[in-house]
Amino acid sequence: MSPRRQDPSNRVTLLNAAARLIAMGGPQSLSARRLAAATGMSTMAVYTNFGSMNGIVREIARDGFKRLERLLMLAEQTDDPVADMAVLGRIYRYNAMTNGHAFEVMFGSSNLAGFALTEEDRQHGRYTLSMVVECAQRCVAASRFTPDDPVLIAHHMWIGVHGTTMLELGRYLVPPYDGNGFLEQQLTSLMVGAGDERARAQESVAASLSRFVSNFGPAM
Amino acid sequence: MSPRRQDPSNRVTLLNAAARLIAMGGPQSLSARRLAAATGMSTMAVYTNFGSMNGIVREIARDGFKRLERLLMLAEQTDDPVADMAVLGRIYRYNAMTNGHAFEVMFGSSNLAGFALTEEDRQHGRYTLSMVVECAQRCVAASRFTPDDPVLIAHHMWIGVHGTTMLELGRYLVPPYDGNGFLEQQLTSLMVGAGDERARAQESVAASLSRFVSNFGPAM
DNA sequence: AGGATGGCATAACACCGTTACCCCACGGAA
DNA sequence: TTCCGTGGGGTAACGGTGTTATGCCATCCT
Repeated sequence: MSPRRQDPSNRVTLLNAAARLIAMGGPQSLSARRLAAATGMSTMAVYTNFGSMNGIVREIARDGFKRLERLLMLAEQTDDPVADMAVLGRIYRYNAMTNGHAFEVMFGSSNLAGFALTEEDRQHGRYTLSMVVECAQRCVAASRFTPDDPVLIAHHMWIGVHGTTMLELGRYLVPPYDGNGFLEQQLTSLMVGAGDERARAQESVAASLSRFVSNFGPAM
Repeated sequence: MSPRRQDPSNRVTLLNAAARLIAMGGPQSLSARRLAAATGMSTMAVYTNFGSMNGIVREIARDGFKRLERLLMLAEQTDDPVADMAVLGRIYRYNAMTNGHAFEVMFGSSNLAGFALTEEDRQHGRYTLSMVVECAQRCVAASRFTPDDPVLIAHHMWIGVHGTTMLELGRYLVPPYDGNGFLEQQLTSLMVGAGDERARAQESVAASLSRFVSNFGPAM
């Protein structure tokens, strides 16, 4: 069944096809012509719906941020804010692993070749961080973290977890190191670096693992 | 003066032109034809000298790693290994800022569009980390860091500094946050996260700043 | 029922990386 | 000194890319 002309669902069809192409062969394999071939439309459909190839890529990135936000919102707020923070970190990695194609577009592309994010996209990325900021605030309020700008703390948390994730995705972690074990160490280091006592940090990180597993299933 | 045929310096000429192109308009603007136009040669020169466009890009990445290694080796080993570690972090960022084009090629491209690093290149990146591993070892030996696998500690350090640098390079740090201030906080957090006492960490990080400035001039 | 709108197909343009082919500037042999 | 073989690099083409001017026609409104 060939797509009908002037069908508003063409937009969704293109987006799905783009996601599938990226998932199959990496961002490299996303092209206007392949998109056209996969959907039975012409390359023009991309331009009327998204303005440019960059446009459809940015749309995928936006969807990726939305999905991440939705997942982060599933984290409950308990009376152990440090464990809450650790859960946020685990969700971040979970999203990257199960949504790899969007993740590559969101962060693999910022500077380089072809796809460029606008300042607005970057703002959106920062906005997603607000949940982490709020959690950092609670960690400080509970006297677990050293009093400091919550935004700054959130950035440190994000860098640590994002870096770990990118290292794993980029296959820089070779045996005997693996993403799972590395994340545990990283989370503890981050909490201690932010001011938590090491023993309590380890306890909270461990608690966050069982909380995460019960909500998202066993780790990857 | 047009380049002579069969001149071994053509290789260097191409490398320089490539670096200039990337520095001017980003990795995006590096193309075989522009390279040919800039050097007065034809696109074939790229293929006889480097095999492919990927080849010349990997050469630039290799040079980048070499340069980083050379800079890291300038860091002295004192009886304050934590300060030594902080100096390594500062040098890492210094290299990224003053050698941006190579840095983008080294890390901005791993997954995406066009330029791909081989497993060998990644190994080279890991090798560069050996200096950090050695320093981590000394930090543990001096009882400043919690006893742990030095390679693991080094990865944590690298992630923290690299993440900070990428955040800055990607213009994710908007006022009132800036790369300079952020790095100070990050370095302290990293040392504390690795096991150092906060007061001593702050002292060492502060000491590392003056050491760095006296060797590399005032910060950027 | 007829006219205006605008989404999409067609086909072209300029660019990209890559390669088959060929020339000819060079180094070594006679 | 002359000749030859080698191979680096120029020419031009191939198949790909993003993008766009043009025009058709399905849809919606009057």
